[in-house]
Amino acid sequence: MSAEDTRRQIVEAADRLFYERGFEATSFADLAAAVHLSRGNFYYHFKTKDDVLRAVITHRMITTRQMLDDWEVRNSQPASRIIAFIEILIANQAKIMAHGCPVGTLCNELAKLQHAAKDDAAQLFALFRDWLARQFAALGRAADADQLAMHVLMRSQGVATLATAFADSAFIHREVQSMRDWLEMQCARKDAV
Amino acid sequence: MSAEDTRRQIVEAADRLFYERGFEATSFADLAAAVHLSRGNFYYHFKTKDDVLRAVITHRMITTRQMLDDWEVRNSQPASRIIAFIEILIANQAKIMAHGCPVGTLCNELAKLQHAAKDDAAQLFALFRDWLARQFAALGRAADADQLAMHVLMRSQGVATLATAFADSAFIHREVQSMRDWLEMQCARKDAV
DNA sequence: CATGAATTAGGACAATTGACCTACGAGAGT
DNA sequence: ACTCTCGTAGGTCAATTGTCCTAATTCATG
Repeated sequence: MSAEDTRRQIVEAADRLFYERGFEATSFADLAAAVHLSRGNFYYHFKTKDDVLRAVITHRMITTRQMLDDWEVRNSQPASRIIAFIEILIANQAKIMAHGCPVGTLCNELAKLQHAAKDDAAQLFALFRDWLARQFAALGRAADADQLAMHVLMRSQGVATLATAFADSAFIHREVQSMRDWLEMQCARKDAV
Repeated sequence: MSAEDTRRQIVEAADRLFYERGFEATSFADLAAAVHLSRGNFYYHFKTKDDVLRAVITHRMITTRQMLDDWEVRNSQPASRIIAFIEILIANQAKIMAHGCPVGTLCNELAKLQHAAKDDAAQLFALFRDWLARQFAALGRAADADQLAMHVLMRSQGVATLATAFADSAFIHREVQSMRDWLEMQCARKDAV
């Protein structure tokens, strides 16, 4: 197997483990075991744990961009695209109830650790923020597009956090419906602003 | 100094450190140093780190109850009480931007660690949830009081998470105002439901 | 087959972790 | 003055951490 393949496998395993257990709680040994490598061999591919973290964040940036592009291709209407974003709360509800939002929990952890990569992690949020803002602008709400984007992002984060604490599927569905209703109201106001 | 005083000092220091750095990232040595005790002496007061965590959660339950009681005494109107809750986002904005919500981030961390105390931490959320629900019931919304309470809790959590990621004070103020507007709308609907 | 670069394995390293033990000292009550 | 309890200090313990090194193995190419 090429070093590039191994490296990608490591990043994907680290991505999953950092999400499920957290960055700090995942050890070098955990990562090596997850891809069936000796610790020594692991070191050949990544010198430090922070290197792995940086690679994971970069990897998430790429896959997130792909996901956003995909939503844009699959939905011609901006409103439908925003709904696609909202509905990941339902599609990923099992994982969210177990481990929270991958982006939100990583940002929180790195903020507490005052880790150098915390701003890089926040860029993952910025990706969603800018994408959502573009959709709201396309809806004719260019003036407050960023504020609307932050509002949607805020609600999805709040739902994720409470879903983790209470493991309540009905709550998720209710709040997702509430976000759909809110979005419809914003669409109706598109010319009024 | 009595053992009880020392114990209380430990719990208060642990409360602060668990919030600022996270539970796992705070070591026995950190805790002992924070209250100027040797590690051996620290062991006299708390046998395990989990014991400290349980004491911190219990301590937070007590102080949270006191805070909620205080809001109830200081505000005769249920709506004013809910606003008092909402406005902790502004009062504590500096800490929230640095370390997030104390309850939300602790629940997230313990969920990832699959820690035995994760349900105890969620009880802190339940405290706010039930208190908010009582206020909404007093507003004449007994039928959906719990759902409204969860909605308010959800929004405050979302604001806290994004505030940590983006360190944006204007965003906090904007969303707090939006919550005040939402609350006023709910109050107007008190008889219509 | 031979060479050499790429990849792997298996440790070693100091530092830190949570946990535990024993000995010392201060001070109240007799 | 004596004891006895409470609180403290310092050190030990195995286990684990992130990091690093070196020797072996693979494998394509000459």
